[in-house]
Amino acid sequence: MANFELSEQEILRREALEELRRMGINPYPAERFDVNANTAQIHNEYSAEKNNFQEVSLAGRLMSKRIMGSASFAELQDEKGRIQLYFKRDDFTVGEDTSRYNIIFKKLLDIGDFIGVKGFVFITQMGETSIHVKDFVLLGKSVKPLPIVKEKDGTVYDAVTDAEFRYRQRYVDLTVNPGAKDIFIKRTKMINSMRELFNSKGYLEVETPILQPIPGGAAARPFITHHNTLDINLYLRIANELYLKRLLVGGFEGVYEFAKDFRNEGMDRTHNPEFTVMEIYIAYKDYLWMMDFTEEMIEKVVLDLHGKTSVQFSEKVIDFKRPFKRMTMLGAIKEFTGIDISEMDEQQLREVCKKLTIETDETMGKGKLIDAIFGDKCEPHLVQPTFIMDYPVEMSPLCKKHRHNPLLTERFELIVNGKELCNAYTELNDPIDQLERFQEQLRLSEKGDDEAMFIDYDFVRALEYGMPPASGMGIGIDRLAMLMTNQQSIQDVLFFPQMKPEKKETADPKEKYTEAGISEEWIEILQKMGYTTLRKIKSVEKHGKLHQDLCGYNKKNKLGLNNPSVDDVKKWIE
RNA sequence: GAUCCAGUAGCUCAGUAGGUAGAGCACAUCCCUUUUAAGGAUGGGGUCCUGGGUUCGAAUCCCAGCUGGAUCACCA
Repeated sequence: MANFELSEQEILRREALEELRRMGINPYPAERFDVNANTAQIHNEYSAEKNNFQEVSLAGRLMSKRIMGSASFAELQDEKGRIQLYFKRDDFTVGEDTSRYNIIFKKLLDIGDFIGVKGFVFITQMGETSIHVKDFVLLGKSVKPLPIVKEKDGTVYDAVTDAEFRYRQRYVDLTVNPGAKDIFIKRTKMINSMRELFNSKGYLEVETPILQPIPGGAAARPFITHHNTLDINLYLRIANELYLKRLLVGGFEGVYEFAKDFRNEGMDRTHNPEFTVMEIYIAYKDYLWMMDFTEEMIEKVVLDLHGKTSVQFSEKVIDFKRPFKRMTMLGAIKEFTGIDISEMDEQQLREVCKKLTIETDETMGKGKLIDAIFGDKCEPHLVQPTFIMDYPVEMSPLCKKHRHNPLLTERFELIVNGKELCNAYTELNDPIDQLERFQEQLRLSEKGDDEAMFIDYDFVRALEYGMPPASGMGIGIDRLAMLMTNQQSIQDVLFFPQMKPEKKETADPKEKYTEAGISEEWIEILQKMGYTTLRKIKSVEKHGKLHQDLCGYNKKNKLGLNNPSVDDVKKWIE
């Protein structure tokens, strides 16, 4: 047993586990446990007059235990909440045998254990709706103590606040922190709300490849993986746009997908390497129609979640009431910088950037320069939902040229709180134009732009067969979830955000120590001193110091062992 | 990638011009017939993130590193 690395409480729980087994109780039974109520139902629907819930059966985690002699109170937590349990010794006494209460309940059940209880609902003298437990069964033993978080009148005490703890061990966060589940429940409601709208219009939810031979549909660095049988590299998708448009070619007139995308880029408060995007493509529509539809969708989501159009985000209130403000990109730049860039070439744009102290580099083409100006000088000011329309053609290789101005595209983004939330086009369906745009991307790529798009010849071939005119829109689900749940960090709306791997050092088994000539009695001591692996011992530079430390430990803890000789210790290290 | 902040008991956190490491909850033992973030008493529990350095002495000061957070940069 590697007990030296377990805490006292963990050891005690393992002992309780063994004791239960000795008493013939399986701490991990296989049989189902039927439930006929949950905590929320009881709190909402029980009344003493009705005398309902007199034969309830429910299950959950034991979250507190207060023992008062022959009676005890405890709390049971299920998915919906918590309820107080009342246990009385006499209810569990058979003849003279009080062990069910005194041993099993009082000593061997711990906070965190899953139990099932049967009994009747009543209200205590203190006015607390409770279950008088007549029967209980252990459903799953917990051998690792949960942090104790308490709550009184909405004030939470000792919540687990350490971000690393919460993200790495989300299961603990969800278990102990009140309200931790709410964010994720809202996230799912939000997705359901969107899905409802799309389905009500007859659009088809589809699935397209995540492993793609050519990562298309966006400008981003992909993750690369390898398929052994085909012996080719594949990319994790950065977008699903090109596949959904292929489906329009194939005759579907409205398709959408909630898609996990992957981008091999930096991580911060608003970026996780994998994230969720909803993309939708509707035939015979244009971006003006899509703007209205986007408004409808977002307003519906906000209403479904909050019952009103405005939401609190940090210290701001954001109102999603239709219609949203609309500006063209060049108009926005003119408004926020006073500069009209509509007629400018690359060189002039570079000078504007210089004047506005915006960093540029040689690889940036016209599109990226304009985007830099917009991102730096306009985006941060756009807190309330604002559509930015008509992007320069250079930065939108999959988007149809503007019906009145060939230098622009029929594209809009929805900016909320200074961040892009949606991106939509009147889709480019001219195969000749599309190929030229891809070739322009190739030139950018050769110039050093590592995010320029690859040429997808199959996609061009699909367009050659003919694609109906269409409009498409993508929306960042994580960012929308952040807005809808008032979270400042993407990690708080993802169950399991990406983290650096946890370094887990496992101790070497005793045999490895004995093989190195270390005598039994010193192994545990070495491990307690932190030398949990042989490699650590071998890496000691001064064997004399280790020898002294060992002797010191022996003396300090009054172990009375015969100290090893300096030479012995030297041999361990060699 | 840069800068700043943090890392002390299972959890939340104190702490000291460098001199034996603290509280609450949790845990253990005992007492207690219904308590309400918690009934009472007693007690156990710590490589003070890691490794170096300064020092008679480092959890505390210095340097380096690890992990996390924040800000910025990068980023449709």
